[in-house]
Formats: sequence, structure tokens, C-alpha cells
Amino acid sequence: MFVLDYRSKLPIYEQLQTQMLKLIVGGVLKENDQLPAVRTLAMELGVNPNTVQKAYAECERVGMIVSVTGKGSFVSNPAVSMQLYMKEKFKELKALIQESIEYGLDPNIIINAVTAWCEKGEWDYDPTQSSH
Amino acid sequence: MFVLDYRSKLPIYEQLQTQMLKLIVGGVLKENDQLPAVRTLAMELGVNPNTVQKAYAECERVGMIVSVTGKGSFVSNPAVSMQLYMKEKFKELKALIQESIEYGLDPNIIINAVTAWCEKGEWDYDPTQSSH
DNA sequence: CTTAATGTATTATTTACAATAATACAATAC
DNA sequence: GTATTGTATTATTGTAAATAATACATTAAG
Repeated sequence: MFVLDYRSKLPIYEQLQTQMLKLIVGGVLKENDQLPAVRTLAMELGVNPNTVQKAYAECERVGMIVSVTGKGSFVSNPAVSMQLYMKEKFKELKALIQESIEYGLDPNIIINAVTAWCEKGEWDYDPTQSSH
Repeated sequence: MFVLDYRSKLPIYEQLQTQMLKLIVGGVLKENDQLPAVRTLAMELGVNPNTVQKAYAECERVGMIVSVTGKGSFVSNPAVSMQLYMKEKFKELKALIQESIEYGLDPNIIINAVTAWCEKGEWDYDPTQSSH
């Protein structure tokens, strides 16, 4: 369910948190689904239980899951995660676009590219190629 | 000219490289402008010369600057940096949007947001607020 | 030619932090 | 009461960035 990239600069616990968010937002993990026990997941992934614990703790802190000693960890309302995800993505998107324009990218070219990608599904569209 | 964030996860040499790119693309640094000497900049920033050297070396590798032993380091053709910058930003933009859609964000909401931001300059526009 | 300033290279050390290891404690289910 | 679960603590290890200290190479200036 979780896949790690050991070459990544991102710490394992952050990778787990990010994947948890995507699993919930993507509907793979549904409300009240029980997550693997800390020790179990650590064993499966071949990492230390403390690393999984850190990921779970952070997921709980932001409201993605709920952990109860003796019972286990469970997915909380996916709407919370979806809201987190949207906020995060739109924040990234806005920052990226704002900076790009600040440094000289043409706003119209950006709109054209985003439209081609989003509306027409033309993922091959490359605004850096003059032919467009 | 360069400002460091020691709390950042990004290594100092990467911060320097990113800022160099923006300074060139933003026109602050023009073609053939001489950059501060490795030792000078290191002194100014309070970091080790090796760290600055690493940043300069990477900037030269991608064609942003040219370094000559005994003479110094100089800004090369800004068009090269602009191309690098555009490629990089559009790559980030596409990846971000692709993932967002994959995890359920409405393409139309994305287009609306980008249009509001880019075309109308409505940087207050927040697609996560229902009123829009 | 000598000197100073520049970029470049090398080796070792330090530092920061993620990750591991080994336990212990706490709450719940059976 | 035992097992399973989450949580907490302390110490250790591993890794990569950053530092430290030099040395070398090229260029400009005199």
C-alpha cells in the first residue's frame, strides 16, 4: 500500500504522510478504515517502528487519521483530507504562477497551457515550443 | 544580493543557484556582469568558500555563468537562463496540475483560478472558498 | 618575473537530522 | 491476564551538507 523511495531527499516519514493523504483523497482508504499497526507497517516496509509512528502522529495532528492506544489507527473523515489537499495544491499553484509571472513568463501563455492541459487533455502541449 | 534561509531544507548551494537564476532572469544580473569572487561572496554570506564554489560550479554546468580561473565568474547569455527557467516552471506547473486532477480536483476550477490570477490579476481569488 | 587575485581540487572534520535500536509505559480487546 | 495496539524515552548509527585547511592553476598588474 505504501511505497518508499530511499533515493529521495524527502524523509521516509514525510513520504508516508504524503502517500497517506493521497490514499485517502483518492478513495483507496475510506472513513474508519483501520490502518496497519505501527509495528506491522514498519515490518512490511522494512523500516523502524519509530519512523512509522512519526508519520502516523503527523497525520493525526492534521486530522487525517485518529489513533487510539490499544485499538489502532483509523481514517477520519476524508473531507478533512480533501480540504487539506486542495488548500495545499492551490497554494502551491498560486505561488508557482505568481513567481513565474514575476520573473517574466507571459500570463497568456500560462493560461493557454493550463487550458490545453485541463480542458482539452492535451498533456503533450508544450508552451516552450514555438510551434504552438 | 543573495539572501540565505538557514531554516530551509534546501542546501545553501541550491539556494544560491536558484537565486542566481532569478537574478539573471529578472534582469538584475546582465550579460557579462562579473559575479563576486568565490571567497568574497563566502565572506559576505558567512559561509564556507567551498559552498559558494559548489553553487558556482553548478550554475556553470547548466550554462548560466562562465568561470575562468584568474579572471572571475561572469553571467552568460541570459536567454539561456530564461529558457532554463521557463522549462523548469512549466514542468513544475504541469506536474502539479496533473497530480491535482488525478486526485480529484475539478479541472474547471483550476482553469477558473488560473484565469482569475493571470488574466484579471485577482490574486485574492481563492478557489477553496465556496463563494466563487 | 613577481605578486596578488582569481577559480579549482583534495582531504579530513564537524554538524544536523533522519533513521535505527532497545525498551518501557498505557490503553484496549478478548 | 494476556496480547495487541499506540505512545514515549534514551542512546546510537548513518548520511549528506557544511566547514576547515591547504594546495594548485591561471590571469592581470606592476
